[in-house]
Amino acid sequence: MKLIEREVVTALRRHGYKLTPQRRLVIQTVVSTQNHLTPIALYERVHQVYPNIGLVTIYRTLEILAKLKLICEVHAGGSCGSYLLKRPLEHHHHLICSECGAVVDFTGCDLSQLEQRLSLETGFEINDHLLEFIGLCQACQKEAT
Amino acid sequence: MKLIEREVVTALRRHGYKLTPQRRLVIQTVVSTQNHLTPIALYERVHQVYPNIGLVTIYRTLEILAKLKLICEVHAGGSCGSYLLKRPLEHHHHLICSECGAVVDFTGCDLSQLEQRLSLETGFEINDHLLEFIGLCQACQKEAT
DNA sequence: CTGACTGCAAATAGTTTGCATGACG
DNA sequence: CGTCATGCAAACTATTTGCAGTCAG
Repeated sequence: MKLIEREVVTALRRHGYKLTPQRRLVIQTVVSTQNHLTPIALYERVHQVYPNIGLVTIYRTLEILAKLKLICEVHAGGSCGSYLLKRPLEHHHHLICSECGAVVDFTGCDLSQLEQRLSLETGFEINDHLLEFIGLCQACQKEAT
Repeated sequence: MKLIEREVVTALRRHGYKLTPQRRLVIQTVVSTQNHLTPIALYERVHQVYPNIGLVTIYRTLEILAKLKLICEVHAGGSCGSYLLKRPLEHHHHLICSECGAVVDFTGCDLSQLEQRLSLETGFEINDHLLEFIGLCQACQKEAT
């Protein structure tokens, strides 16, 4: 079992959620996927391994994982809606390939200066932000030629 | 008629779209609203003035305005989906109040350095980005006390 | 054992499409 | 006047809810 998978499982247990085969499978799939998934896409994948699973269970599992901040949403590049993604547990942002949907996480952006300027200018008390870059990954650049 | 409204109307005509009373009303409403609106919320407002209008017309008008880049989407703070907003025509970003939905546009963020770093590190060809801040506006801060 | 979880079915919400009528330019 | 736009109804898609049976702890 991957390290991240174990972390997720532990977090679930710690919060008193039961670890069912269905949840285990959803977690495995999310953890082992590089790009973001819609609930439906996730359902289709899991369904191949465990045909009995209901789409509802996917939604409910995602809801829990989101509440525990173990996954996060993707918005940019038209992929809005409820696309989801595993997460390296610190605060981070996404770089998304508009062609294949691959997602690269990055940290180390420093928005605090901008945040402070905006705060001063507008009087807002800023709590959070959303930053995503959209482009073409190396593989898709090559294919485009 | 507001300056922005005139600009929008002109852009519509320039692209060969007809200016119907319904479209005029949608535009007026979008232009005169400070915060972002769902298609449904927009429908309800317009409907009060012009009860005959169909929700479909709202969707189709928004589609056109979006294609002409006269409006843009809001994502952050759970307001995702298709919330929309008038736009000061240059490239800009949003600062959104999570309480009342007010939106402040800002420009002058410089992400090019970060963009370049990411480009080098990942090999991505970066085309666009999405940046939004979420917080409390001054009015809502006072109310919270 | 027992409360939480699942899966089905049905309800709800949001958005899109087809088509006859009507109106802008 | 012709063509594009409107509005209704219906089709679709995405998501949520209610409920009885089942299972992890």
